[in-house]
Amino acid sequence: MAETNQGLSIGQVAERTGLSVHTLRFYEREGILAAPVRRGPGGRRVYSDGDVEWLHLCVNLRSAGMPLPAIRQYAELVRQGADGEEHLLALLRQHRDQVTTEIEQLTESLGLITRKIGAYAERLARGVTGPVRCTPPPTGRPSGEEPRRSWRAGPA
Amino acid sequence: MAETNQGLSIGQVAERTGLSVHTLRFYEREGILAAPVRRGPGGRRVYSDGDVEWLHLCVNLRSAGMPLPAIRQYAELVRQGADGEEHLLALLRQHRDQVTTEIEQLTESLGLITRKIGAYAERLARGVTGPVRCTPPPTGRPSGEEPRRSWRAGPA
DNA sequence: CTACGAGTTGGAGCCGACTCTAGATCAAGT
DNA sequence: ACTTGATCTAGAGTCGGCTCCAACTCGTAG
Repeated sequence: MAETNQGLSIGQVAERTGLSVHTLRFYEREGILAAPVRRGPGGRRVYSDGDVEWLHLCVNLRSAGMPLPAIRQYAELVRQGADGEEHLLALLRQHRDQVTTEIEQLTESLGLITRKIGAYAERLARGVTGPVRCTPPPTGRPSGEEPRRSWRAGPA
Repeated sequence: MAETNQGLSIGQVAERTGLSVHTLRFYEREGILAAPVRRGPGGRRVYSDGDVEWLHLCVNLRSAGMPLPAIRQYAELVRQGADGEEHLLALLRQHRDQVTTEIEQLTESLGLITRKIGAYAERLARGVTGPVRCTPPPTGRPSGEEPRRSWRAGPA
């Protein structure tokens, strides 16, 4: 396990990050990587452990719904080193809040669907038929509410 | 409050669902609506309260990450009435599970990012500089883990 | 030397979910 | 009658995030 191998091929990295080789190249083109990937003889990408770690983080951020532009921004800040650290911290905090509200949203959704399941299951059990009155007590949002434009991160 | 108005225009529905008129027409074309929308003189759409309720549900499902094909399927089952109820219930349960694991995922992500924030904040506080060792104790996922292919619902 | 498999590049294509355009029609107000 | 503004239809365009292709280069094994 102490095998801190110095240099992985794109295929190997694909394996251990769960991303496809296509996606890895794509991310690189998109400036998602914190540092430019080293190239071995023949121009082949040689990924360091740091790269892989970074990619794991990216996968995490992605699966938390962070769009590529935001990740790129993050990467840029990391590249800048100390200069961007404040900003970087702010970005992370924003992301955290984003995820938090996302979780709240989903939890709410979960409640709704669970109620619906309950209603349907009961109806089925007693053989009743007809449409189910589904929405819970009116949430009191008459209008003027935006449909939740996820994220937002300045253009590259 | 007792104003159970019989028939809303597309614009009014857009207002109270948060969807754009474009999207409303789009959804209709896509077979997302449980019942065909009535048309008034001049061929204009006249939405019933039931339609609006249904749309609210759709908005909810969407924001919980359910893709349109799955919602269409749902709508089809509702159209079939009693015949599809078992299936419908199954679909809802699947969705619930989906959302549940999604929440788990996000919660995990949240933990990671929170740890990172802690690390960065501390470093900044004490003026240290340099890259942060970010991944938490190796999660023990050496490879062979799919990158989480969300949903899946049969083709239209 | 040759063949093969894994890499490389740039660019095209695809999918989901909207989003917008154009041109016609309609309903109401002045 | 005319204008304004909401709707209508059909279809094209956009955007994010991949996904795949063609054509070429390596390194190694036979």
